[in-house]
Amino acid sequence: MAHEKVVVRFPPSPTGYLHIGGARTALFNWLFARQKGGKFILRIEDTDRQRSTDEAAKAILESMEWLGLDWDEGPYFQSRRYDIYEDFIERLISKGQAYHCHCLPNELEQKRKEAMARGLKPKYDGKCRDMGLGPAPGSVVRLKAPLSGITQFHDLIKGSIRFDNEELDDLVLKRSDGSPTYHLAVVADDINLGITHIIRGDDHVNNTPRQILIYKAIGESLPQYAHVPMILGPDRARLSKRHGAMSVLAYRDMGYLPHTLINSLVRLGWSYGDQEKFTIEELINKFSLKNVGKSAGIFNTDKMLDLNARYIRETSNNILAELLTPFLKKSGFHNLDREIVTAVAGTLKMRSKTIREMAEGASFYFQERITYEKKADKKFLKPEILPLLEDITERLQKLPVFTKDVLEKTFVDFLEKNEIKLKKVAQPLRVALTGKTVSPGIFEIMEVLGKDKALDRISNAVVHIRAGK
RNA sequence: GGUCCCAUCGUCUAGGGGUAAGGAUAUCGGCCUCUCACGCCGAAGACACGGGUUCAAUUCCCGUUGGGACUACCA
Repeated sequence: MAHEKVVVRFPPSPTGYLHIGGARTALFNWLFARQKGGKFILRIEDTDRQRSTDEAAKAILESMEWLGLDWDEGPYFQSRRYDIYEDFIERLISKGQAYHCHCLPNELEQKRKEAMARGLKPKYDGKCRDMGLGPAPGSVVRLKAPLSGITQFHDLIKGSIRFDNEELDDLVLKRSDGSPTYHLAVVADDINLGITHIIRGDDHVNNTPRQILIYKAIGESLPQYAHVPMILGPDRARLSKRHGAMSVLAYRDMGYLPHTLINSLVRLGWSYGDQEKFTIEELINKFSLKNVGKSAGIFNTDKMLDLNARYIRETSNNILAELLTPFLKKSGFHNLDREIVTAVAGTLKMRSKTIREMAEGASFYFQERITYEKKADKKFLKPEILPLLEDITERLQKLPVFTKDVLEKTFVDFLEKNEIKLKKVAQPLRVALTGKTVSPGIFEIMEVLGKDKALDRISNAVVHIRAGK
């Protein structure tokens, strides 16, 4: 007992993509398991055959993999474990803890409405509870729940929580089509898989006493519960599609690093003093349920953007090139030279908050023919800088090597001779080279572009200016 | 409606009977500068309200308000 091995699980239902709330729950479970040297099990809860899809299941696995949350067992699919539930239900029935119920859905719906109308609790009235009925077409199996008393448990995050059993009713365990309901399947599986700790969203707090009742009915000891506060949208409402991108994969596609998402998610609800950035190793060491807060939080990407920018800056150019390549391809740039992409990433990493942004900022490097932004053209490509452009062109042409340092020296001479500041030519040159007013430093750009391309672009600008636009 | 949970800057949070209530991000101002960023400096910004308990409450207790969740043959 004292040295019981920790076994936790993450049980998404494949009715949609993995959203950030689910991802955080998975992360907390994963961290807990890794820290305790325990087991992390992935279980797909697909007992709702109508709403579950294979694509969703695949997207969830892909999300988990992208985040680096590897599981030790599974994925188990509940739809393939019906014999376990069947057996479980039979045991409950034979123990007299569950019974067949012949009430019709519409009849129950009717009763519920009436009860609501009279201001009563809309719970099952227990009509079939003591009738000793057998199975029949269209019948269900219900738990014979206690009519009085209290059910309480100690939540690792929220402390002691108690419920009056009168609030609960005889919940359905087996549907009329023979499939298990959520509560039954969860408990049967958690027992079957030896789950010791259930870390889940606090939207399940109210489900907990129902599930505890099933544990008690079957005579099994309870796991430990830890209910993590929910993540809400900016309007403080439960997360949903209308809050925009909530899917883990969407963040990948927006150019976030998986580590950024992990770090942001863990800090939403959990804290470790004033520390904001954590490596995975640190998280595994430092995570604790004790430091998980009790109140719901709003998912705000401002802070995550900043974190992403920091992580990008810390990532090697090589890895950035690897991450950047798919985004460049999506922009239509193919036959990319790895060395160039690496250099490009190096010039952009200080000013990119996402990899997507980096790709956008990189496009001028790869375009055959750049186009000038209208305002940039008008403001900087003016006839009066023609002499300067011609002068610098001549100097650049003579250079045997085209590196940042050499370029810088060349410009120092050029500026001195002309008695001007870099400021005067930097912007026109930037526009000539990139078409834009915002870019990495002009020397780095020229080095990456190479002598031919750089000179080519400058001479194009000269022609463009002469043509009077 | 009933039940359960929650409440510190806009947001994420630290803290905790006596604090200048700390950090991060976002915002604004300044410096740096070839643009944009980065970096640095600075500003503004919070204990929901009302009662207790106490020499002293933002902190403990109760209530109010507000928010969230659950209340299915969904998970």
